[in-house]
Amino acid sequence: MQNSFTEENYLKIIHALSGRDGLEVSTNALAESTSTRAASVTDMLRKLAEKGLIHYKKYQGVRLTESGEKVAINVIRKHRLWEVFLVEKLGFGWDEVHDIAEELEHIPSDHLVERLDSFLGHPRFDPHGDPIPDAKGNLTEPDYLILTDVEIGEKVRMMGVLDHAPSFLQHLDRAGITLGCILEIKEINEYDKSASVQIEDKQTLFISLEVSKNLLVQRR
Amino acid sequence: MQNSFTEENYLKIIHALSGRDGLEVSTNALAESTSTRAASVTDMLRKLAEKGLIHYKKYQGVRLTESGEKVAINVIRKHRLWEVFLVEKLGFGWDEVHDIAEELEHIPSDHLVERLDSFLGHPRFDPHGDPIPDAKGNLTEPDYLILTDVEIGEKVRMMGVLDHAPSFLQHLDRAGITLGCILEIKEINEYDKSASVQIEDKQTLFISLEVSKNLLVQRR
DNA sequence: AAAAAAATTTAGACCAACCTAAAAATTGAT
DNA sequence: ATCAATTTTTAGGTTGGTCTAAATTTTTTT
Ligand SMILES: [Mn+2]
Ligand SMILES: [Mn+2]
Ligand SMILES: [Mn+2]
Ligand SMILES: [Mn+2]
Repeated sequence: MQNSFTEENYLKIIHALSGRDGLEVSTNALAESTSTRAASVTDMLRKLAEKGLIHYKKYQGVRLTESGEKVAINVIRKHRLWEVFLVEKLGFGWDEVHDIAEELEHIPSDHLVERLDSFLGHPRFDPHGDPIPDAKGNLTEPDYLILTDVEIGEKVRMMGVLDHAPSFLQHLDRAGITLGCILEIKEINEYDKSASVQIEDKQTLFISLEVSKNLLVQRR
Repeated sequence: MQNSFTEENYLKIIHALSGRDGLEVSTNALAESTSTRAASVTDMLRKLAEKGLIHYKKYQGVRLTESGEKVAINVIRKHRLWEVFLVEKLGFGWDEVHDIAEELEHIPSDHLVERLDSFLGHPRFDPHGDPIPDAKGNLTEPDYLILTDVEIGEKVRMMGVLDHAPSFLQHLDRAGITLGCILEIKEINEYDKSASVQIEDKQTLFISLEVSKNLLVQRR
């Protein structure tokens, strides 16, 4: 029995919401993320439980089973590989690829995914810095810092984003903040908690707290 | 209002069945091609007519409108471009790509198609020799001959296939008949109407009538 | 021109994925 | 511990795309 487009999306979202410790996900949270109503989510949860893809007890929230986890991670693998393709091969900006990948991730051919992966040179990360699961379904989240946790004077490398919204990514483009670039925190401005950040040893600019909260970085 | 996956498939199939002169297509023919029942086809035709995509009068068969033709040709463009991608970039065989392209053809981004087209170098033909419509929707079917219409002694170039079934394409692979290769009809065998054909000035082999009927070629 | 055969449409139903409104269970506050 | 607020589920309905069976129209044969 094949999983539908919609089922795959639910599984992917349950995976995202349950975080790295596989916490229980609530019906309302799913309704929010899927842009549907709680009643519709309940219907779908019954079906996914029926198929053995989630652990579900009424009123108790939901977790992925082994097999649900496998499906979810495979969808994530496809999503991120296609994003790499769109950026690296077709020249899209990192702010343009999410919605297209949201469709491509449901194309159902293992053969296709493996060939795409090798065509792309087995990339480890997608254009937003998110790790790409391997063919066996291993997904290791690197533990990056959030820019707000970095001390004044430290130099860090920009490794990823928490917010994937086009408007956020475009804002980073305008600021010259790209994946891999070096950032140095010069000071934290008392007034609005913004950070003065020097980018690639060149210009220094104000980064709002809102932005800092969404930047993943690594000490070096 | 967007067209669904299913609607696009109907339009594409109506296009294919109505041929180059835009003949009327019957309900039963569509049921056959869509692997559904005539009753289901009738339902869908009412909907497509509602949306202005087809000309449909009860019991009278169906033709595409201008706007239906545009949609159909765009789906065909996407199908064939993705097939080129799968063969040229991912290394699939020409016998493996149809089903995957059948899914990819419904990914709805004009931006994506145009970038894919230029990534592929604006190919004119797909891996089966079928012409790829341009971005404006112009589709010109080259007028090839069928191998059965070629006289003994003539040399022709192999330009395409009528049957796209994997088993047929694999049979051609085993025979060494590839797109662009030169074929010379040595004789027609009385017994089974098979043709003795010399391939690329090398080995000569028997080509059954069944196969000959499905090979498109060009005089040279 | 009638009857028979074939093609097509209508009627009535099903399933997936959604909805609203109402009922039930859980959580949290006093 | 009770009551109120919140969350979740159930009940009943809609839409898209499909089905079977029956009715209707068209085509073919006699
Ligand atoms: Mn994405
Ligand atoms: Mn991404
Ligand atoms: Mn298709
Ligand atoms: Mn093709």
